[in-house]
Parts: sequence; C-alpha cells; structure tokens
Amino acid sequence: MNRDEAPDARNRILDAATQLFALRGFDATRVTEIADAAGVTKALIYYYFSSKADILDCLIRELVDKLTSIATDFVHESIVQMIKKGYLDIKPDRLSFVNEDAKDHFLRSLRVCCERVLDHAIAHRATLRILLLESLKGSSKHHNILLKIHESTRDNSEGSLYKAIVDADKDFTYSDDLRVFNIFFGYVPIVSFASYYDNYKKISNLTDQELRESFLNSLWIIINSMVSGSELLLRTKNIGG
Amino acid sequence: MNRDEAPDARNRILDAATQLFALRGFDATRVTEIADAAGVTKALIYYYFSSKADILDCLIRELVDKLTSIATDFVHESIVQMIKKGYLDIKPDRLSFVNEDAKDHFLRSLRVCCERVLDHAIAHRATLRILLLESLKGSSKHHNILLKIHESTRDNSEGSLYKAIVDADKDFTYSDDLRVFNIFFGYVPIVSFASYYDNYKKISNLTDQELRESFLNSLWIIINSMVSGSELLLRTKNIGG
Amino acid sequence: MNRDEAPDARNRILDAATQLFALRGFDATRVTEIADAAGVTKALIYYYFSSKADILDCLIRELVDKLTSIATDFVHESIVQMIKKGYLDIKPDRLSFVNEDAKDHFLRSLRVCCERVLDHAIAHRATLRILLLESLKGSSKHHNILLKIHESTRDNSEGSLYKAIVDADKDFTYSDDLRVFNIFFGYVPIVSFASYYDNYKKISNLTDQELRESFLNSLWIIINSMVSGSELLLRTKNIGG
Amino acid sequence: MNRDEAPDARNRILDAATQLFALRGFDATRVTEIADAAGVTKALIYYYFSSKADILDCLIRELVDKLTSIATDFVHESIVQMIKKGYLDIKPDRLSFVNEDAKDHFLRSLRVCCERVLDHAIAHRATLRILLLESLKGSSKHHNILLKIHESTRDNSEGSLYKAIVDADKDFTYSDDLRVFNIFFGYVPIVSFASYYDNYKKISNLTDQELRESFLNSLWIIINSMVSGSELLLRTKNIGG
DNA sequence: AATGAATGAGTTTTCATTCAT
DNA sequence: CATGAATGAAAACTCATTCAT
Repeated sequence: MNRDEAPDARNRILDAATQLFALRGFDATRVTEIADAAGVTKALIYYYFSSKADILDCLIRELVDKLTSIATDFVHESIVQMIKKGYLDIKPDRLSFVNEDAKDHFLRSLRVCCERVLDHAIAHRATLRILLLESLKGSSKHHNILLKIHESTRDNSEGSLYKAIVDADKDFTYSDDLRVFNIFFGYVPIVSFASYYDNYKKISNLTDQELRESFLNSLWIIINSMVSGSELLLRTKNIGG
Repeated sequence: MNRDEAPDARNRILDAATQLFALRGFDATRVTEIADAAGVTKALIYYYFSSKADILDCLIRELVDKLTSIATDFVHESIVQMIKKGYLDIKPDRLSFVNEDAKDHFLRSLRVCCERVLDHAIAHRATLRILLLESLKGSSKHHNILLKIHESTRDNSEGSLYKAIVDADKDFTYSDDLRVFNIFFGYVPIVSFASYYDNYKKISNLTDQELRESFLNSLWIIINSMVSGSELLLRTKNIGG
Repeated sequence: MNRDEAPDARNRILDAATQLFALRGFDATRVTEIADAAGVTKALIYYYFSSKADILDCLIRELVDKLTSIATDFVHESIVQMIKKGYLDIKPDRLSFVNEDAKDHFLRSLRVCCERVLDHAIAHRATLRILLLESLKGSSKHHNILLKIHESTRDNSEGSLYKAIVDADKDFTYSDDLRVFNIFFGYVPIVSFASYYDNYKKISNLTDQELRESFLNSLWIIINSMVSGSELLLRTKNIGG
Repeated sequence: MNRDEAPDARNRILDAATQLFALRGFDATRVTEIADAAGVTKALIYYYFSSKADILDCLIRELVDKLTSIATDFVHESIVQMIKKGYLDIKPDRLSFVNEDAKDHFLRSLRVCCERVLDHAIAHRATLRILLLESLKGSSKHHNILLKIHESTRDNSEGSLYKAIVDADKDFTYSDDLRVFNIFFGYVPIVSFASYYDNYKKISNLTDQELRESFLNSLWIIINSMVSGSELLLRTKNIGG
C-alpha cells in the first residue's frame, strides 16, 4: 500500500513505529507504545496490520524499495553511462579510463552520487537504523540485508544491477576482495553513520553541515583509494606485509 | 568478579547469554533460554545476577575492559614507541616520518597490530555483536560505546590513551575529520565485520583464512589512505569537489 | 473512578479483593485468588489496576472518602448545631451546657450519631480491617490513618472539621490528653470492634442484635465519661494518683 | 528454649525477626531480610528454626507466656487479695466495697497495676504489634488471641485466672457486656497504644513521659467509669436512649 | 555451628492479540 | 473505521527451603 493513498491513521502508525523501533529496537517496543505515540487505539493497529511483525515488514519493504531504486538510478545514470560512452573500462585488474578527463568526469559524478546517497541515508536514518538492528539478528531470514547486497553482485537475472554493469562491460566481475571492501568500507560506514547520526551529532557538537562535510571528506578518501587501489582489490591478492 | 575465580555455573550462564544475546538480541532472549543453554535453573541465574540486564552489563563491562587493555597496549607499544624513537612525528597537517625506513617500520608494526586487533575481534565476535546491537539503542546510556570512543580522543586525564600520545608528541591533536574517519571507517568496519562474520562466511562460501585475508586487504588500503591522506584529515578542510 | 459508573468486572475485583485482603492480609493474598474470587482473568485485573497495591490504594481511598464524609456530617449536624444554638459551649476546662435539657439533647443526638457510626463501621468492617492492618505497617506512609486523624484535630484550613468547630466556638482547642483519649478509646475500639466483628460473634455466640447492643452499652459509658470527665481531659492535667 | 541459655546468633535472629515482623508484617518479611538484619546466613536460620512460621510461633509463645504471667500476677495480687480480705465483693449487678477505704485501696492498687501493664506493653510493643497484626488475620487459628482472652473468662480449669476469681468470690460471673467492655475498651486500647507507640510519638511530638501520662489519664477515666459504671455493665441492660 | 550454592514451585506482571459492538 | 473490554500464554523475578561441605 502506498503512503499517499493510505489513511492518515495508518501513516501515523508507521511513523510512530519507525521512531520507536529505531529508538528501542523491535523487540523492546510494545504495541501499546506505538498506539500511544500514534494517537490511535491498539485495536486499530490490528485493523491495519496483521501483527507487530507486519508493521516491521512494511517498513523494511518500503525502505528496501527506495534503496533499490536509488541504487538502480546510480548504476544506470553513472557507471553504465560511463562505460557505454567508452570513458570507463572495468578490466580484470583495474578500472581503466580512456584519459584524465574521463577519470575526472567519473570522480565528479561519483562525488555527486555519494552526496545524494548520503543525504538519502540521513533522511531515512531511523529506518536504516531499524534495518541495521534487524540485520544483526540471526533469526529473521527475510531481513538479511547482507545477503541481498551480496546477491546483487551475482544476480544475473534481467533487470538486476549486476546484469546492467555486465551488459555494459562483458569483462566485469566482482572479486571477493571487492565485495568485502564494498560492504564493510562502503555500505556499512554509510548505514552506520546514518544510524548513529543523532547520537554522534550530540556527542561531537557539530552542526548538520559540518557533520555532513566531515563524513564526505572521509568517504572521499575511501573512494579515491578504491579508484587508485582498485588494481589491488580487483586482483584479489595479498598486499603489504 | 573475575571469570577465573568465579563458580563454573556463573561462567556457563555468561557464555550461554553471550551466544543468545548475539543471536537473537537482548530483548528477544528469554531468561529460560539462557538457563536451558547453560544447564542451570532460572533461579540460579537470579542468584548470581540481579536481573537479565545485569547479565548484559556484566558482559559489556568485561568486553570494554578487554578492548581498553588492547587499545592501551597498541598505543603504548606502537605509536608511542615510534614517536619516542623519533621515527614518527604527528604534525598539525600530516604524519611525518624521518625517512622511508621509519615509514616502513611504522606500517609494518601497524599491520601486525591490525591483525592482532582483527583476530581479537573475530574471537570475541559474539560479544562485539551484542555491543553493536546495544549501542544502536537510544535508551541505555551506559552502553553508549560511541561516546566512550569519542571521549577517548579528548580525555586528558592521567593514564588515558590520548594523554599517552600527547605526552609523546606535544603537537598532536585530533581534528573533527580524523575522529569521523577513525570511527566510521576504522572501528565501525572492524566491529561490523566481526559481528557479521558468521553470516558473511556462510553467504560468501569463503574459508576463515580467505575471509581474514580479504578483510585485511581492505583494511590495509584504508590504513594506507589514512597515512597518505592524513594530511587531508588532519587539516580539517573540505576536499574533492 | 466511581463504583456506579465503573464496569461490573472492576467492581467484582474490588469486592473480591476486599474480602481476601481482610481475611488473609494484603501480602498473603495472591492476585490469582482475587481473579478466581471475582470470576475474571488475572490479566483483566491488570487492565483495570496497575498493580496489586493499586487495588489496595483504591479500596483505602474509597473508605477514607466515605469516613471523611460521615465525620463531616456528624460534626456539622451535631456539634456545630448545638454550639450555634447556644446549647453547648466548649470551655477550656470542660463542656458546658446551658441547662439539663441542652445536655440531654446533646447526649441524645450523640447517641444517635454513635449508632449510625457503628452501623457504618459494621457494614464496612472488611475494609476497616484492611485499614487497621495496613495502618499497623511501618512502611507505607500513605496508609497512615493515625496521622490523618491527628491532623484533623489541627487542620485549620477552610472546610476542615476542626475549623468548623472552632468557627462555632472560638475558645475550643484540643488538648494532648483529649487527642489520646479520642483516638485510643474512641476510634480504636470502634474500628477494632468492626474488624473483629465476625471473629467475636463466632466466639461469643451472640446475635448481631446482642453484639451491637453490647458494644453500644460500653461505648455509652465511655461517652458519658468523656462528657463528665471532659473537665479532666480538657485541662491536660494529671489525675488519680 | 530460653533466651538466656540460647546461642547469641539465635537471639539475634529472634530480635531481627521481631523488628521486621512488627514493621512490615509477617508475610511481607523475607527470610533473607531477617538474615541480613541479624548478621547471619539464611541457612543458619534454618539450623535454629524449622521454618519462617516457626520463628513467629516462637515469638508469640514468648509473649503470651509473659502476658499470662503478668495477668496471673495481677489477678492474684490485686483482685483475689481484695476479695479474700473481704474488701471487695463482685455482686451480680455491681462491684461492692465494704467501705470507702476499701474502694480507695482497690483503686490505688488498680492504678499501680495499670502502670505496670502499660510499661510492659510499651517495652514489648514490637511483639504486641505482631500479635495484633496476626490476630487480625482470619487464617491462623493458633494466633487468635481474641479467643484466648475470651476463653480466659470462662475457663474453669485448675490454675486459670477465672477460677482464681471465682474461687475467691462464688457469685462472680462475667456478663456479655463486661466481656465486650474489657476487650474493646481495655485490652484493645492498651495493645493498640503500644502498637502505635512509635508512630504516635512521632506524630504528636510528645516525650515518652508525656505520652505515658496522657494515656494513663485516659485509662484512668475508663477504669473509674468501669468501677462506677460496673452496675450497668454487670446488669447487661440497655441504657441511655 | 555455619555457609555458599542450588532449586521447585510459585508470584506478580506483561503483552500480542481478539472480539463484540 | 474505531474501540473498550477481555484473555491465554508466557515473561521476569521471588522465595522459603535444602544440601553438601
């Protein structure tokens, strides 16, 4: 069901649940608390949702849909365009650009994209926090976002992100190292930053603007590393020591 | 109370609680489940602990103590030694090494340290997962590890880590950017990797060895970035764009 | 909440609790017992009351409200009327009547009042027993009826009983002796008689009628003593010897 | 077992139990609390006593023994002596004294006795409070002091108080009214006064001396009433109205 | 005489969920 | 749509008591 066409009470329930699940976690949140916070009766919650878990499912589904569409946009608008235009070539052992202009162009569009992703993450930080909390629990299979992300790098089915990249560049393949890097130094910091946003803001005494800049600076260093270090990551070989 | 001198049953309770809290989360874990898993009666749990929350507190305290000692060891053994020996100088705008040898030495000892930290993290991944879960909850103040970490970069009191570095190098100071980087691209990925270790291993079909190597590769890229990018981070200025 | 407008089940819970608290005492009464006696589920008890103690509070509040209104009625209808009509004058050292008729009138109205109070006490003997039991416990401040009674002899605020008497007779004042007498030979015997009513009836093999008469006879002797002995009590001086 | 020859720990347990039972009531007092207050372990309590109820029984037994001996002393020393000496004659409808001297003598010895009883009561107020609390509970048959008192006015067996009086004065008999008066305006106020002693002292801001005097004044009025009003009480007839 | 460890059987309380209206 | 009343099942926690040492 779409938020726009849904009854007001139903949306108030979802909003209240979002705040409470994010604050206390799903298990520690009582249906009564949601009802109170939403200004409705408990019974009405069961009119709109079949169970407490159903509210959570609904929230997660909304978020995943939104994230998927953002990711899809990014891949199609940036990477695929770059590859198709011939600026970028993902070789087995490195990202390869036709020239410095292409590289600059890529980095610039990546930067814009990162900012957009970060802003989205901050805007939906409560739901992301819920997702993070739930994904840490061993029980609930259907909230395993880790699995979803991982599969997105293998999923060859029509319309998938991976397929989109592979269609653009036949040689592209994810190395195990790249996956680890992507997840634990890409997704995880962004989701964590969003999840801890309010806490960290309070602790650090930074303004929204300063916090955003600060994180983007860090993220940028990582992205540069990834572009420069891509050679290493794509090769899946031990380095350093 | 120390584990070594504590009654066996008490330790079995703590172990059982660790596994269950990590798997289902604190709120979804029943005291009965802990009792069954530990092979004791519910009443005995209340003989040793005043409440379910008390078990959690105990676990977190143990972990924080251990982490603190590891961090202390690291700072004293590596960074402080390097500074004192004159190999390293943390300048306002960059890490500065006397020569390439010093830099190599520093990186090598950093690498060893990272491996040790990672191995510790993996070994205590269940408790780290609990810590991560609890630190995401807005309610409990005393589990706010984010705050602890943040304060460790400001705490000037005798015996603190920060004091140890500052004593060794008078000019050293944390920039806001460096803090953000440290936390969200340092601590967070390591803790998250440990927390998701079992899940990710299952999903990726990698061996323990492969997984460890893979993460260390990524971590290494970050650490190199930090060393090279230190100039940027320490300056606290906007970059890229 | 008023009994009349309250749901039937809620009143059944209060009635059941009254009987059980009076019989076994608050602490020895199990919520399950109340539920069974009231013919409701345990959970419903917690729907209407926040805790077992809340049921007790509710009961005590109801009783105190009722007692207060009875006492108020008595003072206004009897004592104040007598004083205003000029029949009675409470002097510093004795009750003073204009003539024998006034004294007879006062005693008669006092007798009627005593009977009414006694009948009320017997009717609410279960709750009085609870009150007596609870007032004997050192812990709960809010059940300290002794304090309430004592303060009612000092409370000069608008609408208080004491104020009503003082307004009618400017010279009136409670002596310490009068307070002790009132409490331990007035309130206490009546409340105790009501509390032990069923026990004593069984033991003595008297009918309700006989028991009532018997107690009223005794009470009458006391009241006569008080009227004749008022001189002594109001003077606060040692006697006998 | 006698206190003097009992181990110190056992007496400490009894003392602690006395204070706690008096403060919170038997049911609300935990064995652990007694152990803590007595400075012994729970297990030791079960070494000396077979159960929590056993501690109570022990306390009550001690008190009842003491009270019985006091009452016996009183009856033998005062009433029986008076009757035997021919000063007092308890007639069916009144107390009868040979002359004013006999009456004065009786009153004086009664006064002394009252003081002694009151002082005993105050000294053992904690145990009396327990007795009062327990006697109000419908359950425990063996703590029914009301029954014991009542029976003491009928008990014709060798060594009983009643027998002592009857032996001295063949015509003596308790009327129902006298029993009610004795209990509810004699025993009950004294026991209640002792039970509420500390509470009332705090509330009234009186010194021990003042409080004692005040209560004795009131008691004296009652006793005088009883002696003068004995005619009415012994006749068991309706009065007043 | 003394105790730390252990427990069975309860106790109060909670909570997601249902249902008649 | 909306709700007050109601509940079964289970949760956390308690407590008198026992026992091996």
